Amino acid sequence: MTSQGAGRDETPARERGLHARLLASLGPSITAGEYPPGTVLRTEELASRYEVSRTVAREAVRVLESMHLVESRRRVGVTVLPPEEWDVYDPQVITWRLAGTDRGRQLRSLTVLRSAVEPVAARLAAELATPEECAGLTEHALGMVATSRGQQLENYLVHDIAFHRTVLRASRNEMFARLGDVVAAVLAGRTHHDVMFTDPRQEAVTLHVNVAEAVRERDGARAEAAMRTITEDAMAELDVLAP
Amino acid sequence: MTSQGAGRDETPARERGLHARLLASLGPSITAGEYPPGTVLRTEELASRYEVSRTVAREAVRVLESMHLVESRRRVGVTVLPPEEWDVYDPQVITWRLAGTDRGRQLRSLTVLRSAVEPVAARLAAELATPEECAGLTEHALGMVATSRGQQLENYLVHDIAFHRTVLRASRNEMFARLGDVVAAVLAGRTHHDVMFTDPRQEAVTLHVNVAEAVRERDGARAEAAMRTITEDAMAELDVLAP
DNA sequence: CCCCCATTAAGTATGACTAATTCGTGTCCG
DNA sequence: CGGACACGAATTAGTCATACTTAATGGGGG
Repeated sequence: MTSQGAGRDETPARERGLHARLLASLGPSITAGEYPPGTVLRTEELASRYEVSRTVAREAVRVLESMHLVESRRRVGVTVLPPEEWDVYDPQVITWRLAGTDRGRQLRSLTVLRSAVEPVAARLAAELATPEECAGLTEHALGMVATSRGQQLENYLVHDIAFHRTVLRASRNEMFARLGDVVAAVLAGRTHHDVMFTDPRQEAVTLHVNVAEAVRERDGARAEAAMRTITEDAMAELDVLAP
Repeated sequence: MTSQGAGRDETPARERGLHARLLASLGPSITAGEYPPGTVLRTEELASRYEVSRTVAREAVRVLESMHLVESRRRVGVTVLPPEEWDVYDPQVITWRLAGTDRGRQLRSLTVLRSAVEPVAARLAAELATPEECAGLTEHALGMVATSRGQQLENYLVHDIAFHRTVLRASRNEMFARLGDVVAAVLAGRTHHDVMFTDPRQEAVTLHVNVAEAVRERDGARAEAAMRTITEDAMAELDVLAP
């Protein structure tokens, strides 16, 4: 009795739920361009290929369709859509693209988005931040200072992420706040994936301190300017690493 | 007899596909706060209430779950999540919220987002726009001038939307480009829903012409400044209409 | 050249079964 | 006597197989 395949898993990440596993396999494949736009998949084929029921395959396709990664039409099948159609703000799609071959382009898009959003968020934060948020900002800025030397990149990253998240949340704009996860992913990617063996630049650290100060002093213009420099540095850094 | 129910209709839009109809009913209900966070739905109950099979109900729930509007857990049911969890960038969610009771807040969030993104997009467009896009920009700006007097609001709107869409596309940033639909929805909402019986302000029209000129002359700073004034005007207008 | 019909794949429905999680109950130990 | 832990029953989502319906598409016949 060779009960084969009972535990052989094709997909590296084992999400819970069969449909989630299928999604975690199909989504990255599509965003990576493994199935070029126009490629037609059939749910029945997917079901047999992944050894799941048609029900499960259909549910995964439904989710992909809601992300505009595919389009399902009768008598035709499930057609892969071109990247222009994709919901590029969907956190799931962003994650998939950051993990795949599209990583560079995705990182560039997100960094430009940051350069637009974060300065404005900083200005709003200066107007609207609660005392607790001001304190948090200062705390994390000082944390960045403390961990900016001596190869403490992981600890530095924690403060960096928390700092930007607090600014975005303090802007009191739900759409800005939602970008916290995205910024976290970008910052984490820079530390973990890209070349960043050296300590952070002291200028960057100082700028974060400046933002915290400006917010505390309700100086919107200064907070915006400092944050703008931070995001411009991030873009410049990206151009140096991958021109 | 135009018996137009203001909220009595269970399935306002006849989407094709049962699951789409269920989604079109559940989604707006949730985003409108009709089911407060923590409310527990059961797929079986949904199936019987909407007279569809569990298969259909499950697919709709899957999509809602992918938007983080609900969370599905065994032995518990389908729990409605708080607004902070929602994928507020999902075009579907945006549409639902703009159509429901959350309209004001949603419009405000989106206008702030515009004020961050569009100026930066205008600067990038000045650097990267193709000759065709420059021509399109000029054409639509002139179209706005031509339709800015004499109660031609609908025609004006068409040019306004096309103008902003072109700027966002010309920025060569996929995430900016994706906001074209959102901006279109905001502009259309301003014309159709809000009080806007009077002709557009001539200053606004001139500013659009300025942006087009600046982009054509590759003057990023001027394009950004003009667009920033446009979006600031939009925010001011919102404050006047709904303080 | 157009219309009709056969084909195909998605969409829907149903029933049976699995699995995970919660909650209540009962027992054992302190 | 009381609390903590463990076990089991109940509940609900998850999975599967199958049969049937619907709508496009493409080809064949008039």
